[in-house]
Amino acid sequence: MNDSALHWFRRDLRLADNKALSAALQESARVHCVFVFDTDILGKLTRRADRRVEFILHCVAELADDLAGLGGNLIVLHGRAVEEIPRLARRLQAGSVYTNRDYEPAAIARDQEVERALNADGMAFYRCKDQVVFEQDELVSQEGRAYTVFAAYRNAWLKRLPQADLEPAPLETARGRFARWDDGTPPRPLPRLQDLGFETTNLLELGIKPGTTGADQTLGDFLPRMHAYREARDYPAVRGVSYLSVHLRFGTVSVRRLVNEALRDGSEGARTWLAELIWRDFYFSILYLFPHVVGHAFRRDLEALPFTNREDRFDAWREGHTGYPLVDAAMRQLNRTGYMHNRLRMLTASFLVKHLQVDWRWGERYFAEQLNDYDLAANNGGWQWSASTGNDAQPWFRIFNPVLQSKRFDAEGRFIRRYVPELAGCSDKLVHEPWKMSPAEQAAARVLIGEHYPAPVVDHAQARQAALRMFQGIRPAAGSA
DNA sequence: TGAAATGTTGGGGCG
DNA sequence: ACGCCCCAACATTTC
Repeated sequence: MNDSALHWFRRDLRLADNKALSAALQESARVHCVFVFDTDILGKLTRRADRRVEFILHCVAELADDLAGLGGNLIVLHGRAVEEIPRLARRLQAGSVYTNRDYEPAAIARDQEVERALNADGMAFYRCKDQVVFEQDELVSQEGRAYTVFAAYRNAWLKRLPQADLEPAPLETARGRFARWDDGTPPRPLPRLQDLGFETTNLLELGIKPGTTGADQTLGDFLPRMHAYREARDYPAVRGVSYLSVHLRFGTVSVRRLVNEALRDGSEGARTWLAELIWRDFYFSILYLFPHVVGHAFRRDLEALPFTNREDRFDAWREGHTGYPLVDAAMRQLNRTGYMHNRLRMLTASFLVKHLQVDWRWGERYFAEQLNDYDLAANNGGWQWSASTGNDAQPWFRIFNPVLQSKRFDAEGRFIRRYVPELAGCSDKLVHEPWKMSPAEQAAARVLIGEHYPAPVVDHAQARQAALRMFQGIRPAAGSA
């Protein structure tokens, strides 16, 4: 048993059911804990007011409190993780460093660099499976190949589930197991947002509760609704989904706990929700096994689509001024809150790529900037699914009709009215297509189309035809999927 | 985890 | 009574 180890928190901001932390506690007499505000990551963020940095800071503060309660402390650093981690490990004379595995190409490269530095100094670096139930090499087809079709992957995942380790990783709670770092200098307070170069956001006003307490509360709210998930999940005006994505993203709840809750519930709703967790594993595996999806179409034959990439259309989409009410409501929800309902992610993505003929990477990047729950694997997978460039994507000729989707999933226009208040006075029928209002109806609804709310940036029927031509153009021989 | 175009059927109005 | 047409309603195919 090593004398002391270092656990490096990244996207696993909890003590409970944390595989790498648990391993460190089992194999070392004393465990130090560190979180690094990594300037290699923060430096890429484009906005100074970023809800995610604030979310993380709250989580880190809570982690520090929780560790203090167990007699330890959380070392919080601000710098390049590839330098800070080996330097800290040397100073602590840690025998080994533990962390939970990350599947993104940049993170893999970072971890390899850290590993080289640690090994050079005779320290071990352990990466544990924690984020997912099954990793990329655990589920393979009969021929030993990776699954690229979700239905087959899900079947294999479910078949293998009984052998999955879903036991909560034990947390060694005895006082004294967590080490306190005393380097002789006064203890440093946690950095403030300003120290990190960021500004306060509306995160807390929005009712988003960070930390494991926030995760517990969000999960507790969802459990009684889980059985209704299948029926309720498609309606953005309804509280039908779990809202746990941001907590899964930052690891304030473990995926194992969520799987256990779904299995315990056992309802049809729970099974549908479990499938969403399986999608998550699936996209982590796809990203790991096919890293070219970062920046490139999974389907290489659809790499060179002739997008028109008109800036004015992209701006209209980003700002929620396309003239299609549900699309605009969704984009304004994203801009204001950092959240977007999944059905609306599909709708807005389809609209950008197919109606507006803007490169899916532009939309992917915008979502990456805005989403509180942004995750490279899931976001890339979702965009490539919508753009029809992905593995097991929707067929290229499948094009959402933004008006029909609106009538179907927001029939009374409740969601639209919440985020596009200028349409509040429209009838339930015409709120989905306000450009069809007569001048008298516009006056009665107190909204003039083209003045208070834009006319459609593109005509649906024409845009649909243009999209079909765009896809047909680069694969004339095939003609169909 | 669509939608539109096209095809088919059957009831009812009507000469 | 009968045939014809219209057109919902539903089914199939096409993108």
